[in-house]
Amino acid sequence: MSPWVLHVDLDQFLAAVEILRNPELAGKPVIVGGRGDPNERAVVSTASYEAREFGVRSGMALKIAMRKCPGAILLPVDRPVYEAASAQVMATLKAMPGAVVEVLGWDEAFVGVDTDDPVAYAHDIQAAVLAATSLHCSVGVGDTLVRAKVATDYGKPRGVYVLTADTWLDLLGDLPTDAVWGIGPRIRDRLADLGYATVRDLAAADDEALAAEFGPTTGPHIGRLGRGEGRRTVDDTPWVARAHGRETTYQQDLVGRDEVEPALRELADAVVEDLRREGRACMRVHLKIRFKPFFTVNRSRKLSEPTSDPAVIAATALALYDRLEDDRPVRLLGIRSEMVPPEGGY
DNA sequence: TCTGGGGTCCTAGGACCC
DNA sequence: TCTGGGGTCCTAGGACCC
Repeated sequence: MSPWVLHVDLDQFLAAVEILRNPELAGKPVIVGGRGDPNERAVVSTASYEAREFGVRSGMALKIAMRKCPGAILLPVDRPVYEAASAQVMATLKAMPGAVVEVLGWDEAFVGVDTDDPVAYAHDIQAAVLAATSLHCSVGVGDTLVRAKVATDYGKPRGVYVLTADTWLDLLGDLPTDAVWGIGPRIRDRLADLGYATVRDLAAADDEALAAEFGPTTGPHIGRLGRGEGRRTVDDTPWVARAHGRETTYQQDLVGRDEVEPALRELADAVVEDLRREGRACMRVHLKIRFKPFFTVNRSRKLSEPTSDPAVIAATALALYDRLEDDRPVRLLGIRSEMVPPEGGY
């Protein structure tokens, strides 16, 4: 028996759930995003495999997606339904013998297990999830969390893929560094400037050079990612949120303080709903603004004392806006409230 | 051409204190 | 007159993820 990490990822999750409640959608190009209005400022949350064949990807603007795939069926995001399906999937994983489950999002989780045959266990997971929910998933098997996570993509759809220290560089060595989970386009470009273009280059990089560029913690961390190293143990400690936020993209840009102020009040009210539900107070307010020429600003302020009063949160956000002294049209506003940590910390 | 909404974590640098 | 080194707290902002 040895310890393994499995990464379970539902296939085309939102689209699959929509197909379950409307079987006529099966085999058709389905796009889930926004409020289901193709003319709205919104993005694709999930596209079915049929829609992906037209080049539709999650994160893509709906307008562009519908242009690429004019015949697609566009559906609004229906959170409660996906949350319920997700809960069923996670409960199924937690019921697997010997499983330690770390939930990553609606549609994915790490499963830690001691076994001689992780591939058979992965197939057992797929069968159990299918039986309980009629949903298909892919499973990555690895000796670290990073390797399991990266493996899943190679198992999609409905497959199982094993990736360990022995096969890491064979599979990824020649790829650009952002093929690794945790390395995005910015880090990839900075690494390339340093002479580390591929995962193989990064795997051989020395910590000192990486620390000099990215800092003493992040530098060596990036090096470990390049080697597929890092955490090996799945942690099922229940999640405690650090913050809650609400943001809105306005279909028509807000112009001037007079339009910004009521919008901030609405966001503050919504944020406070989350605080009340958890019974925790806000200790720091973050304001996020996206201006019309596409760029984003974040500002934050610590409160003199914790509060759950929406008026205080709105006023703090407005003060942060005023301090910007920038009256360009606003297309997105967000307020995030950092909460007082629970007794004993996180 | 068009780019959501929900999060987490890390770092740089200034203010302030001893 | 010149001016150390360490520490903490705070804000701004970068980067990543689903």
